[in-house]
Amino acid sequence: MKKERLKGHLDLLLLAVVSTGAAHGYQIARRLAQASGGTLELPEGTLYPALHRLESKGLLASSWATVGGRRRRVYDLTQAGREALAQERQEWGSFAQAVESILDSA
Amino acid sequence: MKKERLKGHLDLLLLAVVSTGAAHGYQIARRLAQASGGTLELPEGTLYPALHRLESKGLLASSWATVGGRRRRVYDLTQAGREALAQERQEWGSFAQAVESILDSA
DNA sequence: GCAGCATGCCTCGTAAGGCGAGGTATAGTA
DNA sequence: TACTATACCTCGCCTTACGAGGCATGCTGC
Repeated sequence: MKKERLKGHLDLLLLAVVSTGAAHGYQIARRLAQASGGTLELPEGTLYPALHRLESKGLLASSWATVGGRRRRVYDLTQAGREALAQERQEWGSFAQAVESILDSA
Repeated sequence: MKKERLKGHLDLLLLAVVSTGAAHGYQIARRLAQASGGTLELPEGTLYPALHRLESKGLLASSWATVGGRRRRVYDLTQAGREALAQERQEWGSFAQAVESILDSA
């Protein structure tokens, strides 16, 4: 999979995954990999900065938890995050449709 | 439309459009806008560098033509370009499917 | 004639963002 | 003791889309 494919779509993906329930970083990565059948396996150098970005934009909120001696940062959607997700979903829809129509006409 | 959405998918789009027949830059942009129903209107600062990139990668070949006093650079797919297009198509397919399955599960 | 617009091409600099590499720490298992 | 999985982080590189700017031709309307 070409690397840059994700660019611009990562926020949508992360928001969507977290919308199924609060989760910490590792867990988000696993959900993503699992739900995509292994296609979307994102490296940590991608995941964590993206999560921080979303939090600083106010779309995610985090809190620390310690489970079995390991600390985790648990993320959840904010209201703004839910709205952003809806927006992103819509934009993905029209983008994907546009690409498909190019491919169909070719 | 968020800007970065295109990132990583532009090559696919350009290759696909040119695969319907040799075309010059402006024409490619118009075909793209038309076939996508106006969703994909790319600025020249995006288009021309991308075309040059594809040519330097050997996926497109260009030649100059003069029509009605205006010069045009006409692009066509190379064999490598056709192969790259097939590859890109496939990758788009699995990417789009992966995204859809995330969205479905959310 | 001249303004304005569509056609048609180009380049430069900027900014964003994904990722590889590297670092840290805990817990369980062989 | 060593390796693996869990779990987090940051730094710097690199690619790439795009805005702004520039140049030239031909047609239409005033």
